[in-house]
Amino acid sequence: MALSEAEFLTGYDPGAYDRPSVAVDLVLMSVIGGAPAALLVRREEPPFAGRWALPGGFVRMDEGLDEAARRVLGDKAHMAGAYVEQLYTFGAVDRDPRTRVISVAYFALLPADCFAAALKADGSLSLARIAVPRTTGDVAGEAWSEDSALPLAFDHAQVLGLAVQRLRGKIDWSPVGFALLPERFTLRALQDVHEAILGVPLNKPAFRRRMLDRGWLEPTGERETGSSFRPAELFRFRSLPISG
Amino acid sequence: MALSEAEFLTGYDPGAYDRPSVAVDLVLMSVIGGAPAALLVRREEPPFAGRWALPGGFVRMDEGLDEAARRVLGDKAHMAGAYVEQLYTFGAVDRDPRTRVISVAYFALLPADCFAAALKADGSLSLARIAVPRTTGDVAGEAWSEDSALPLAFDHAQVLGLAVQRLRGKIDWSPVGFALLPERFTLRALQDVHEAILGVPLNKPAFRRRMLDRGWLEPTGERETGSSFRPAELFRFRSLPISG
DNA sequence: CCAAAAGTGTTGCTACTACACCCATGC
DNA sequence: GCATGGGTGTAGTAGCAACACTTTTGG
Repeated sequence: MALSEAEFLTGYDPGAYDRPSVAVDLVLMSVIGGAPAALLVRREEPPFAGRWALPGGFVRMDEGLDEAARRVLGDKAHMAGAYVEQLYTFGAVDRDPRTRVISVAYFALLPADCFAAALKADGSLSLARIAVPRTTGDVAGEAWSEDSALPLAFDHAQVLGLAVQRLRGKIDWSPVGFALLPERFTLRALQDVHEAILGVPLNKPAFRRRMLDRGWLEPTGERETGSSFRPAELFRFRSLPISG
Repeated sequence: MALSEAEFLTGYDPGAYDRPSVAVDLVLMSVIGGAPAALLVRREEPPFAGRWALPGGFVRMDEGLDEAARRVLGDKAHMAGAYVEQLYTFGAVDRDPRTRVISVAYFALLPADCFAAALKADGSLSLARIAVPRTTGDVAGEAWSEDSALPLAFDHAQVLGLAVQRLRGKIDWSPVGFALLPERFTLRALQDVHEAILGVPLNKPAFRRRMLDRGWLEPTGERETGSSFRPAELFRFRSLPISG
């Protein structure tokens, strides 16, 4: 006979039962070379030794979930300022063969250049290109390094897939895309980011105007340098014009 | 010095540390009398004795999160078929004064008539009208019974607010709204549901055509009965015409 | 001048809104 | 007939996609 919810909430003694471990896992995303990419860690020990996993850590008793995610993020260099958002909580019974671990997944968006320092400092890190089929039903993602698929640990393929899906759903109407670019950027660079996330080519003039009409962009007077053709204007993300 | 994520994932012994309790809390939503409503439980014991809380329960070691949510839902009568979706995970350190409890919030959508049986069977249940300001920044919700505000326990005001926000964001493009109606319904009833969730009046002809053009509705030949004016046609939700 | 990419003007489509109007039913 | 709400026809508008076009740079 199931207990009523009132009994559960008021009469339950949590100390008397086994409790699961709770972890945070981070999808550190960027767009590199025209494709969405995420940072992965090579696991050296079982379970899933030799496979690749999302960076993560267990939640301590004295920190909140967001705090834990920020802490794990802070372990990497140059990533403290990233955009971070809770993604989903994965809690299948057997997702970790050792013990019951419930994982709260977060994703963080970073400009491409933020990964260089972290990769140099730690050889167990890898930058993986994420491939996610455009079919809406499937949520599984795949990770690729150069030409070879990286085998993923735990249910992290699902987490990767969901991160890309969430981003696809938000990038059209929310300014999250700017978190993937440096402070100043060209409209071409912004379009490349959108195309990489959405996985489809976009019409250049339409994209330009859509972005400019939104009022999110502030033209700096400056122009791109180093090109052998007409230099593009650099824009800046104007935080919130009306601020909701 | 912070441990690297590799150390955390591979070298951490979860048995050696304290673990938080993990619960699921359910926002059982419907639209009653032209306003969004949710089912609340009156707490009889501290903490928050006398205040109202979302029905919930601790996650057992041998069940997944979705499974736990379904189990808590199943404690109520006539609610097994509801649409259920994970909402957000709340993990502030002091959200429960007794001990560290991380709560995975779910929301479930039910037709209005599903609440009647549950309310009759259990006197500690109450149906609360949810009020959420339309300002986008704020996420706090309020619960009202008739004319009096119900004081909520824990961070459940925030959970209620987020549930309505999530529904507002989805109802325009996803067929979730049909889960709030019985199997057959009139277009007027569907519009009432949308207006209640969004909190704004909608144009009738525009709404009609928008819904019919989507291809989600299947006309049953039948008509509403009991009205003293022209009876409206009853429609049925056509599951997935193309199925993505 | 040429190549290449930045940036603009114009057209047309689609989705949606607003308003006006007709239709069916019970009293 | 008349009140009431169901249902339809007809503009008008905003956002966006497609295409052709001009502009600006380095070589």
